[in-house]
Amino acid sequence: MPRKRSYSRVTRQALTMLGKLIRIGRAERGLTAQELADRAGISRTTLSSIEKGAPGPEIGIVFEVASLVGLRLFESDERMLQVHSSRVDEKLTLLPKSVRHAVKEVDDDF
Amino acid sequence: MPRKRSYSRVTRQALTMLGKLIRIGRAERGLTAQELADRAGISRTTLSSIEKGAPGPEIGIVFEVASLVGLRLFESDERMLQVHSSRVDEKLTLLPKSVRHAVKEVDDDF
DNA sequence: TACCTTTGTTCATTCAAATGGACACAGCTC
DNA sequence: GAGCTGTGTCCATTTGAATGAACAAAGGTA
Repeated sequence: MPRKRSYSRVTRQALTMLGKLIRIGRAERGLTAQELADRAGISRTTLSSIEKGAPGPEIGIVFEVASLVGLRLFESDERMLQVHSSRVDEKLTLLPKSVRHAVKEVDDDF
Repeated sequence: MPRKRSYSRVTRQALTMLGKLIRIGRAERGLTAQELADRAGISRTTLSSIEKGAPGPEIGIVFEVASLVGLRLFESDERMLQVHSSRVDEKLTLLPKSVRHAVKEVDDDF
């Protein structure tokens, strides 16, 4: 099956935003594209598409680049955890192990 | 050239964290892995590795899934902009168009 | 000004991400 | 308990991301 993808506006915005923040971070640190690419172990071409906000690059690479220029993402909590107001692992273990759906209507007989 | 990659601890942590948040978000919305995968237009296998925090998946897909379960990433600013305390595009245009390095020492002759 | 570094972009090749089918098993539901 | 549903994982195949070289153009520097 063909593999054409579509992305929501929110996603595209987030990608563009992240790309710009990386670009700014790189400039603030006085790094050329080549230098940052080398440090991240990727090619300048890939870094370019990351800064452009392309959806294709691997998330690991993007996060690596982001951290290299000093961006804080989900750094083991802080912001994200405050937002979700509880510890993640705790929440995870309390969760049912699988999502089960009602077989029919639960009780809709009047 | 071979393409083996290494990721910093921060990156791996961020990936794991994001994966867990997605998993929690999915559970809270009562979605099965298959359902969420369908909505995102990806396979259940890929969703699985995303929730595991694998570095390989495309960032566009991960962000799409994240937004589908209600996670806020860089939603055109809010947190991130507060953190960086200024508007991004403004900062971008003020930046020098290219990073130039000093040819030698600027003035180191004593 | 001329020079040279940085960047944006294209392109063919390489290689791993994404797929989908399969299977075992955990864990709800009755 | 039996039965079914959701999940984790494997694997062969497909397809697109990552690469690196190349070139033009923009933009600092002398």
